[in-house]
Amino acid sequence: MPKRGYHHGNLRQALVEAALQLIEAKGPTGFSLSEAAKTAGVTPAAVYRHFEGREDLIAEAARQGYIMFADLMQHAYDKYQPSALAAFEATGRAYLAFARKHPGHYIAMFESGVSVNRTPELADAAARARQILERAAADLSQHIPEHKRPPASMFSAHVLAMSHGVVELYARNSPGATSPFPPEDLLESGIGIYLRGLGLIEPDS
Amino acid sequence: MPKRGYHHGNLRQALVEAALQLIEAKGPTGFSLSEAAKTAGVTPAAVYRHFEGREDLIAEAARQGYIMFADLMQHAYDKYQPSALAAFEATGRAYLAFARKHPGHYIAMFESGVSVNRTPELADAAARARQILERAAADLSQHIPEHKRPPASMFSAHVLAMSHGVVELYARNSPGATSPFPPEDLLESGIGIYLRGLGLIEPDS
DNA sequence: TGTACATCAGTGAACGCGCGTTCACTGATGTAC
DNA sequence: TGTACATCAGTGAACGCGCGTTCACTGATGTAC
Repeated sequence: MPKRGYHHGNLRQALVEAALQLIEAKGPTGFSLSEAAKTAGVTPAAVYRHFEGREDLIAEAARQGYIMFADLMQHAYDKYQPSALAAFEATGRAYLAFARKHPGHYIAMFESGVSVNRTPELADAAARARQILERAAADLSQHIPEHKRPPASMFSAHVLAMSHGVVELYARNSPGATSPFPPEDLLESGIGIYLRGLGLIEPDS
Repeated sequence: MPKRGYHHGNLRQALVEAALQLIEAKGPTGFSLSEAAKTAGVTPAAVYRHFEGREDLIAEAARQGYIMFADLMQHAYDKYQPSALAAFEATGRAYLAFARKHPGHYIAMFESGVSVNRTPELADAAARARQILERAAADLSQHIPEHKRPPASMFSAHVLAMSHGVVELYARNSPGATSPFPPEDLLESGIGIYLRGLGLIEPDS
């Protein structure tokens, strides 16, 4: 497959990567279709051969992000089987790890303002990611003292919320808030305390 | 004080309110200085009599938001004294309540991309809000089984993170994620489980 | 009470800019014969 | 193997737009006398 010339060869993916790079460098607001085209070494008009427009390009970047994210969580989940607890904790940690490793994708997914329902492909990818976390939560649910266990989707949402909050407030410098603790420690301890509250960890100390 | 005429009378505040209204309606990206001026019934150039520019205007909106936010938390804190537990829970709930009641301010504060350190006044207002939550956490800290209590700033951060995460993922429709539960319930139960993990609530069931 | 004048909030025209998007085109690629 | 041709990815010029920002100005306000 030719790399360069009049025909680019793989422009679609090159545009996605240019977009990710720009989003990471300048925030979701700073990203423009024209600049992405320039970065990919191509005229702005060429973008329209591959995408419907600016939003569609961001949506594709987000979609690829969700796929990577889901893979990462799936991998973490598999790795720590058969311990439902360890697997659940690992999928939570994967959230922060993903935000750190792939900030461009993360921003496209969660901060760009593009709705997860913009395209069916994007919605599917996002749903798959969510399902993995929910499965881990369902596994764990079995181990909760029988009577009065909360629905699995509920504490999956709790952990997701805390993970997201830690990332937004302390791992990304967006609001300029100084982190009192390393985000990884903060999330680890927060989830630990939460799981203790569920009766899943012994009050060890 | 005259309301209308060649001289506006209270343009500065009118611009802040126009900005808030636009930010709420169109997102942080959709807001423009020119449109805020138009909304306030004034030429774009007039804005420069009162603000250094677009960012400065958003910063002032955010500052007013932090002041209201701090007042709201302070009020909640005072109301539930002397119960450290109730006061702490109330300040946490205040976060979600604020996001609901004042979405424009909330966006200016947390989603606009304006750094909290942009102006000293903004930094002060944000610091005051943070301190109130941290004081509530410190009060509560006294009640934690003596040996091995985590630092107060740590579980203040945990609660803040979960509150923020719930708001971002489930209370605002930004990512288009459908909420499995009413955000208020989700936050309430999440914080409840967390506090149980700290040994502050009896395993009642 | 009336007049002259300083202040300064808001005007309106103008600027250069990058944006997203369109269009008729061009020329590289790959296939049919 | 060589030639004709269809395909279609990318060009480049052009568009209208709203943006943030500047500038010399105008006219309402409020104060000094």
